[in-house]
Amino acid sequence: MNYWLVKSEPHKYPIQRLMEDGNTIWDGVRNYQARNNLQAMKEGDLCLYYHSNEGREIVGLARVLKEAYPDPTTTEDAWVVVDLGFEEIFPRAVALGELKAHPLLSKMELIRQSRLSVLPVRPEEFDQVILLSHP
DNA sequence: GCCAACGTTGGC
DNA sequence: GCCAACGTTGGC
Repeated sequence: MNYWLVKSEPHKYPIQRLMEDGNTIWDGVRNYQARNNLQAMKEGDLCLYYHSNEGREIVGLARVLKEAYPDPTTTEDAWVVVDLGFEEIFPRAVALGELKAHPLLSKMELIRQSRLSVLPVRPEEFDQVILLSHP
């Protein structure tokens, strides 16, 4: 099992919408590194769901339903999408500032590579975020 | 709204 | 292949 973090701007596609929809196609990724991360996702992998810009916090969890396939929103064959399913909205969101202040979580790729929209998460980081989000 | 970080583009 | 110019992302 691998762990990931996906970013979305809440005004564009908040986790509340994913909950309503049940699942969604994760399209629009136009960065090669993020694309490579999408391609490495396996069915069943878990994705922390981060609200960027407004919010700046990890708000919940999604699961990979379908592994990478060509992005139907473009004719360029470089880009792929995955399908994500809703898992949960955390009882307590974990703020970016909290991650930065945490000895373990301050090393997360989210902080090291702040501009990437699809990022790997280490198992121990994932476990710690789950702990913090379920007081 | 500003700016740092970083990716992309195109001239040479 | 180098690098300046420019665009985008996202934190603050």
